[in-house]
Amino acid sequence: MPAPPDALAPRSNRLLGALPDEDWTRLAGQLEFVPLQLGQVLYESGRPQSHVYFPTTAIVSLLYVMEDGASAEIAVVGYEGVVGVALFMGGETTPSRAVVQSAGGCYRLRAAAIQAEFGRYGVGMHLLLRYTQALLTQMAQTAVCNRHHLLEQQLCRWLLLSLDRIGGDELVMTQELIANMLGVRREGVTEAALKLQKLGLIDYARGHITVTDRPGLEKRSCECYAVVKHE
Amino acid sequence: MPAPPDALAPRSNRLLGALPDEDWTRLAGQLEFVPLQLGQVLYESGRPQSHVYFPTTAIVSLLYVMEDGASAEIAVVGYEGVVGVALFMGGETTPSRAVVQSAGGCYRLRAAAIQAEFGRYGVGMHLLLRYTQALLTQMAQTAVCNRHHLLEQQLCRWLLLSLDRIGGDELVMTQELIANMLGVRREGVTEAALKLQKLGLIDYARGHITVTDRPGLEKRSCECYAVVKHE
DNA sequence: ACCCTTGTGTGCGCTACCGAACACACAAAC
DNA sequence: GTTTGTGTGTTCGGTAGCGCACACAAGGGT
Repeated sequence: MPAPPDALAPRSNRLLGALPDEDWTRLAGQLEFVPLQLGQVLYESGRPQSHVYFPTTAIVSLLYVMEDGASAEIAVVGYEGVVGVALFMGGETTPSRAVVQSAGGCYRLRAAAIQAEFGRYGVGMHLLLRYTQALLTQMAQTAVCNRHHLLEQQLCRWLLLSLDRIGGDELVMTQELIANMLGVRREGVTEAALKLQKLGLIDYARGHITVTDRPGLEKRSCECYAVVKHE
Repeated sequence: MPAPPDALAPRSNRLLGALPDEDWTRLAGQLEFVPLQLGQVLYESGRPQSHVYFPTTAIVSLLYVMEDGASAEIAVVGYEGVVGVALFMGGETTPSRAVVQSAGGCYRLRAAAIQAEFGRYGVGMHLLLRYTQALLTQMAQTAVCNRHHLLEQQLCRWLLLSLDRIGGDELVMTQELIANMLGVRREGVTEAALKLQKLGLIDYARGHITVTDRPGLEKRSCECYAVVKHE
């Protein structure tokens, strides 16, 4: 296990951290620290994107929002990745909205800068591409999980994914928000959370969820979590 | 609208077709024509991939298969794209299986060849990246569609997506197979198909589906189709 | 002509989830 | 202390889709 992320250390982000010193020094000066707040929207769907974001302690959800307002999370990005792959992949826009799911630190880079770095065709580019591939995998997993798994299992998976991207075992997150992410009713989340609490796996109160039995949670989760974690 | 695809013309594939002559002549000799048959598996999930495939008249489904055998389609690739993006994105494997959904022509390229082309950092690379971005969008759409839309709407969308990749209005496809792709029960497809037939939108018999009212089908489909088509 | 496989229609009970409405409890604000 | 909002628990009817079982019909092969 690598060191836990530190909000202010840009290289806590795994992608930035994996850069060779040479590339890193070139980029370091252009990075801008931005503290992200819960609920903040980094990108609106269909709008041009001005920066890419490298989270350190923050967690960002990629939500797909439909015309009628219904939404679903298609991927989660934490310190292991970057938000805004479309910028270097060549698309002008993405159809998804990027929302901060957990407040924390983050470094951003202007579109021109990331494109320049990408255009060097060096280690940075390959890191970004590999991450994009991982993102593809995560999205595939999400799609199939939406289709086949029970709400309770998805909740387990979601909690675990969030936990992995935080140092600690407490999430600041209401059931309402979770429901939004998962694309289900809030009542459904309440029901599932109650069950998990009765089983002694989690503990929560008014927007604070504490995981008390991580292995137990992993057991109740669907296979999706194990697969994503492996990667 | 561009010319309809021709099985034996490699440049019927939009990606190959968009290459500048210079790049094209370099690749042309390395392309190998392979006729694809219904149900043929190009990649098994988790296995190393030896080629990338550029369909001309064939259609390939990317299926995610779970441990218990349940599956769901996460994307469809026809003459507009390429199967096997992981090869140049830097992943060794994909967690999905690639299955031929509609028999037809296809050109393939060895892993080393596509990687070499990609490594030239030229137009070819950028085309592949842009396509990968489009694939991301398609997968996001699929995920959210799985979550929120009715089986009937998904069936409409699926038929339309398939139709777009074929010249003509008839699909050779059993309800059983469709159910597999959509990750639902066969009976559910039967029910939805019956309804569409009663509405006079489609006509089918033993593995042959004919779309008789395309605009009507588009109307009954979910917004997902319109979005993907736009791209 | 015959099987026999393959594709399609149908019925039935069941479960997960939805939609909506409402009760309650805790916390911060007045 | 009271108010107001926000987060959570509960109920109830409705429905989409599941799992299973079976009936039926259209070919294809021998």
